[in-house]
Amino acid sequence: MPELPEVEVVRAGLEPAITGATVRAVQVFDERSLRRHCGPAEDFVERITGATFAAPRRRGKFLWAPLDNPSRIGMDAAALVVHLGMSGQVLLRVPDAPIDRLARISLDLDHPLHGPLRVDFVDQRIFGSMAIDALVPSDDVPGDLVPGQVSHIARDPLDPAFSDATFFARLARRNTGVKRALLDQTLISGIGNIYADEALWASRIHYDQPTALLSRARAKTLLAEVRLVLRKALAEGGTSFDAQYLNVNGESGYFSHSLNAYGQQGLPCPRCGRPIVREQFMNRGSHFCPRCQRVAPAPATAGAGGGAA
DNA sequence: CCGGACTCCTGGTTGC
DNA sequence: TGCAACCAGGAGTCCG
Repeated sequence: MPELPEVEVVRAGLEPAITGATVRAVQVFDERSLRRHCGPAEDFVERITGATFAAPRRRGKFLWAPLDNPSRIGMDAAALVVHLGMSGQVLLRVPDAPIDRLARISLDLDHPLHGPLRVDFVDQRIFGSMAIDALVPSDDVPGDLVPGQVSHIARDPLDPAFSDATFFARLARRNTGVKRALLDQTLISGIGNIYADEALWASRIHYDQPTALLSRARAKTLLAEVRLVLRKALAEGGTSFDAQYLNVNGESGYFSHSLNAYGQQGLPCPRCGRPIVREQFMNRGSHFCPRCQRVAPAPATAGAGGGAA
């Protein structure tokens, strides 16, 4: 489902197309896609019509395009915020292209260099959303602005301002399972079920390993593997299983061919050959190798804490 | 702080 | 063949 790599592919695809473009008109086909906009659909339409976009940004799975001219709608700093949820897509279309059956919102843009363009927000399950939101100062980098509804989201591990030290400290203080921690967007953002399972497999860590019992070395390995899998997926254009995730041009990514654990239940572990197992955890599937990934026992009393190898 | 249950939601798949 | 039950899970909220 759209996680950091998929959202970044969308952001990068959007950047040359919408930066500097002005919204000429907007159609809201389903108001449920505005659930994160505080105000009725009319308010959204009013605020976005005439807006000009700056270069789109991203934090974790949230994407936003700051507005160049917020004072026009009586705001100091604002952005169009997009979250893809489970099935959201942002598609670039020529102005007279047919409207997708599942399109929820459609923006008619005019770009000073490229001319007219349509941006369609397509979302089967309507867990995603668009909203106009005020930008507020981020709590760690002076001068950095972030939408209010994103301000509680931690920086993602590909963000240059992500603090490894802060992450390790907060992780160690948690009293929970490691996968739960990876999926907690207020601790580290951008990771969803697919990349959590992949990073844990690569790190040989069981999903329910207590964070408090994870050695610093293992935590470092985990963060390194998280970055590795996110970068690799990004380079391959994201993970697509079907038409659920597409880039702005409607194309699939290729990372599904590189999965080692997610969705591989019953298939041999690429490392040891033992079948990958799928278990229900946190109301979702967790995929892991029962041989490579075991819960490391608590250090007995004065033992040098070693992980399972 | 923690974790579980529940909510939002629909198309594709499975099962009878 | 038809229809219903089931499944996918990001993120927020509520509750014990």
